[in-house]
Amino acid sequence: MDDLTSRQRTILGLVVREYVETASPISSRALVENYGLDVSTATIRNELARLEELGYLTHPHTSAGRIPTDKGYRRFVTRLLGGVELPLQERRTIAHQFYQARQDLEQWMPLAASVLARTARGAALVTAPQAAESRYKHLQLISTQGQSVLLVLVLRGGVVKQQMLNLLEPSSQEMLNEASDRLNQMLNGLSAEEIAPRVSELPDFEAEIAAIVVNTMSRANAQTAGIVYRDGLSEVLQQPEFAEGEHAQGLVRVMEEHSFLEAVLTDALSPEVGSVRVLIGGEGRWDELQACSLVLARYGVTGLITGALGILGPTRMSYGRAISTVRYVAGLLSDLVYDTYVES
Amino acid sequence: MDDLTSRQRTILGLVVREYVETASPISSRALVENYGLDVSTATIRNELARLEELGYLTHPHTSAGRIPTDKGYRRFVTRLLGGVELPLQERRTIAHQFYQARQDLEQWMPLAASVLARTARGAALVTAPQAAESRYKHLQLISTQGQSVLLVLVLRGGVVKQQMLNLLEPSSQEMLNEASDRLNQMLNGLSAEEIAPRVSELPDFEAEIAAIVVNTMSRANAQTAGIVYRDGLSEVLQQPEFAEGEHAQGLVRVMEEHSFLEAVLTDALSPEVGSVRVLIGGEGRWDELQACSLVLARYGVTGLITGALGILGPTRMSYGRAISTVRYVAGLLSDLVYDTYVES
DNA sequence: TTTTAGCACTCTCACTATTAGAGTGCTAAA
DNA sequence: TTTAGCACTCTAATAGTGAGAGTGCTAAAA
Repeated sequence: MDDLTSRQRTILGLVVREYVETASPISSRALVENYGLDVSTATIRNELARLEELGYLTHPHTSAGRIPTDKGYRRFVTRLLGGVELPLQERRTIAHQFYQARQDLEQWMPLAASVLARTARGAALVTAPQAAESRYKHLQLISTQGQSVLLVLVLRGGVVKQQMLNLLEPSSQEMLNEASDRLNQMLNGLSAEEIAPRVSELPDFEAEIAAIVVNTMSRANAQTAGIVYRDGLSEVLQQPEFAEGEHAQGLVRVMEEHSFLEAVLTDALSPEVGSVRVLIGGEGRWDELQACSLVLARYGVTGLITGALGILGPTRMSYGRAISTVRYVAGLLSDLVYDTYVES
Repeated sequence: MDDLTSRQRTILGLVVREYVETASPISSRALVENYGLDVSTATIRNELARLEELGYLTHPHTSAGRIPTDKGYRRFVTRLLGGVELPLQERRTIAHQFYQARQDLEQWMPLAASVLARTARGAALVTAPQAAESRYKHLQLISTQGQSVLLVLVLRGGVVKQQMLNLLEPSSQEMLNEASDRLNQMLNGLSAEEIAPRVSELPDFEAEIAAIVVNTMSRANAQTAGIVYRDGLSEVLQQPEFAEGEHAQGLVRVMEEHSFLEAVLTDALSPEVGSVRVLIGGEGRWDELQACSLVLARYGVTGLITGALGILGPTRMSYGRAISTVRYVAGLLSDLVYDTYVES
């Protein structure tokens, strides 16, 4: 495993850190001067050449300093992952914000996105939590006009679905209430699969509704998964690597294109809540992410209800910050989700 | 009003159209050749000079062709606004998509954004419809664990609000059902203002809930208004005017920053559903929109429930397309909203 | 064997000319 | 009022130059 001397490791670390901060190639002189190393620049140059041979660093051109390669970042991140934590002060601020929003479900996702973006200084992505299995909780039918009816379906865990119906014949609000009362009694706690076989046993009108309920419940997961909360895109675009429109466009497309995001999330992120995953430079598989890195985590309760969140930034991002922020926010969201959804 | 000769008007129109298409300054020769005018380039040059004097056109530099000024676009748009309509074929396609999604409330907004972006070839913005006045329809209390309770509040018009509660003491699902039944009977159809004075008359537990209902209802509007659906940003960034990161960043910030968007929408758009508003180059008031134009409309039912939608693009955008698309989609959404919300 | 000083070499970046071409504005004639 | 003709201006592309930064290598020192 350890093909590097301790000094080489130090130097690699310094190059990454310095490059992340300054965004311009690092010379041997800069390293010696800024970090008070007690060797000469020539020695550093030899080590840099060695690190380049091993694939951890590159040259933009002959007479420029070194910049890390994806492999260099990867090594840096692997060494770092365990340790870092956000400063207490920032953790407090974040925890406080979540505490204030704890009762307002609809604010969780945008808040998480905003906190991630600001703290990790990247573009934040957060998907709504998605239940592994939907169970019926409550139904409400609201007559609109004529044959149109609004169906509001509450699932266990508090997910709410709305759907319009066009009934075959008009019906009063009283009739609707009676029907929903009966259905609520009969279907409470059941899953879509359990409801399906009973549909045929129900009287006409209620069967019609129940069929729609089954349909809606089956689609519930796919739909919730599609919603992605975003924040901080414009800040990331200020980074020098996106000064030319071309790269910027790639980044924006990644943030905007649902299908792509979902592919990355499902592919790169295991269904277990816990560890933070880092995807550097598209990792060969995602061309659109060439100059970008993603720091991802899953939050929620494994096997019951989970969502994903992450930070998108240039490869030259502050991985320490990003990783610790993602881990911390994922933890907070997991707590909220646990308190709200589990056993409800 | 008409300080322009008919030929000058024609030429102004041609310059705008040609510039919108080619994105590069238009020379007198290009006009004569592409549109088969039977005058010489010298004559055109004289007319162009006159149009420039009047403020409708400019010069990027001495030996370049003409490009329209904001005033030029403004005149072009004013002349055009009444007439244009989307080709039947496109109207059909769009209508079909909305027809298929008519029953799925949650899809309306993203669909509208997607259709707008694709058809008008700009960045689309759509806000959810917002009721002028919230009226109580139905309440559901769902016990989670311990003192935590999930409150689901359905308002007239089908708006659904979720909220977590921490009760002073634990209570069973049966107790919650009884309380919500009583509240549902008592509060049906009332507004926040009407409920507020009655809160003190209620028994302890129900008063606690009712107070929260009043609170939630009062905040309902502000919250719904904050949600903005977006689409098509990455396509717009491909336009040559955003090749340099700087302008691109401005555009992204406009799309991302809630507060700014809301300011523009409320300021530029009257509360009446109907006409399409065009904001060219920020119109002096919005520096961030310098190189951009906005085509906006309000949809829904005036005075009852409305939302806003629009297209954001470079000043050099196809106003005809944008205006007709915005008008058409606003119409479709208004119909959907009318059918669903009114008299419910 | 490792470190270091010294130096040649390479490549970028910022400046400066230079030139071809596009397009205008103006003048004077039709 | 229109038009031909032409001088004039400005851009964009290309090439050349020199300073500066930073490296790689060699040979001596530790």
